[in-house]
Amino acid sequence: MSEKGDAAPEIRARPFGNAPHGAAGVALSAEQRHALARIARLVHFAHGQTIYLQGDPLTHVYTLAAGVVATYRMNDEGVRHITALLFPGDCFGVAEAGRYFNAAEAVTEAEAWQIPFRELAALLEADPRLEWNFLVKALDGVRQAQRHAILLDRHGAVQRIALFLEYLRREMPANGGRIVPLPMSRSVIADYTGLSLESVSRSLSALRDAGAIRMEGPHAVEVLDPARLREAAEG
Amino acid sequence: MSEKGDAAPEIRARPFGNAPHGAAGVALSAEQRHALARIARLVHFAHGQTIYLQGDPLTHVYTLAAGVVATYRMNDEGVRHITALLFPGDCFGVAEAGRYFNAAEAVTEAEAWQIPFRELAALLEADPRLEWNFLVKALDGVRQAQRHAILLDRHGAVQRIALFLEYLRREMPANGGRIVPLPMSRSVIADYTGLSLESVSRSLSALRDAGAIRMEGPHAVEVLDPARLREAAEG
DNA sequence: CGGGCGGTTGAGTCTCTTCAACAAATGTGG
DNA sequence: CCACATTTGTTGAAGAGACTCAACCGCCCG
Repeated sequence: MSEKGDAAPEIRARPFGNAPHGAAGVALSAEQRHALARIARLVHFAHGQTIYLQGDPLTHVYTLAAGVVATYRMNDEGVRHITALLFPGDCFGVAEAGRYFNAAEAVTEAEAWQIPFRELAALLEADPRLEWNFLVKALDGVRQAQRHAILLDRHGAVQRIALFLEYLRREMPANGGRIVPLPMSRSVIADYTGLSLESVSRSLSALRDAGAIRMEGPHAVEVLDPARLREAAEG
Repeated sequence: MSEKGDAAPEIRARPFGNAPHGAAGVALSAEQRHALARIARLVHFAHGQTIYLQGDPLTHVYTLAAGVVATYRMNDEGVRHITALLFPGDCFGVAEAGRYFNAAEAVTEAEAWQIPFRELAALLEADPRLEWNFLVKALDGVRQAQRHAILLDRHGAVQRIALFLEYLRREMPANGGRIVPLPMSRSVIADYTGLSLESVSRSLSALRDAGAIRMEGPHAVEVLDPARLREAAEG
């Protein structure tokens, strides 16, 4: 915890266009971060803590500073579907008609900038450049959700898990990408990949037995053979 | 074809907040539509025509005026995954780093407003209210993609198809919602729901045999028993 | 030290996919 | 206007894979 993101909110997103305003495209300027910091409050969440529930009235939008957060929806019969996993620099708090569209929960201990929605809307109306950055981030969320849907479309369990590991490797680079941390339970992986938690376990074992990865305890894997992992992800 | 959307582009989206600027939240103002019309061009696409391919350089963004468009990505081994079905009032042309993230294809004969991206970006920078509307629409796309992921998470084939029908009923209201048009081939439904096209056909037959729907030819269904359909969608 | 939680592994059932044949609809050329 | 070819949609039978139920193991915490 307590990384450099403490000073002011930061947003991280792949650019949409090549060089939209001639700017770098993604990160906020110092002034923008300062403007956000004036209306935002840094909030701490414990492991497993619920941040808001689906259907709650929209009050704040969040940008994650540290830790991992999951947003989820309940599958009319109590089955939890995780719609997104969020990492530092990501935003959450998507709403529809003034109510949160998902529930949000801290997967690990986490810190997030809590931004009052009304004040944010006013700020965006006054600063089109800042608003552009949020638009780019929203479109980043579209791509992310579509990638997730593609993962769910994979029929093989091993393919989904392999793809999930590659996804995590992009999002959480550690040790030059060889070590992939799994800072969540098997149940969370299951609810994100649409598999039963037994299938998650079996698929990880299968990738281990195939020599693609090595388990570094239950919450980290070392990628031994990236080519084989990619091959397993394709099918 | 040739509906009222001809005069100028229109955008349709559920609002994000309750009443963001005190405005209606979603539709464009007459001035905004006019401003867009000045830089946009209304383009016609034939049934099945490719609009752009995944990876093509980003040149235009589109808002659909009439017809149905699908965006899709190829599943490294030639398997097509449809990421979204688009209806009049929807936008497409999502890009990453200056290249289209999906391919786009006209599912039916279609008309779309073709907006040069650079000019749109300039316009948005000058008009924060318009930019807000695009932000709201982008967040609408996030929700839509998440709903799609939830559909793919349903394990039963019948559940997915029932949910797909309810989805179409919301998007394409016809005859007061009793008749649901299916203006696409079984193959498109299969690629959107992640099923084989045989399973699509079987699931529709199962819903028919269960008395939930009645087939009105291959490209329309009448919902006989909405409660039973919803029940089938849940499981 | 004991209990509970999270994770792994095993056996049987169910269902979706695949392969295949068939029927219906569409469109073309004579 | 009809015959035919091609595409699109439906239905059937067999196989593969994930889910469920269940037992077992390791670990953390009380």
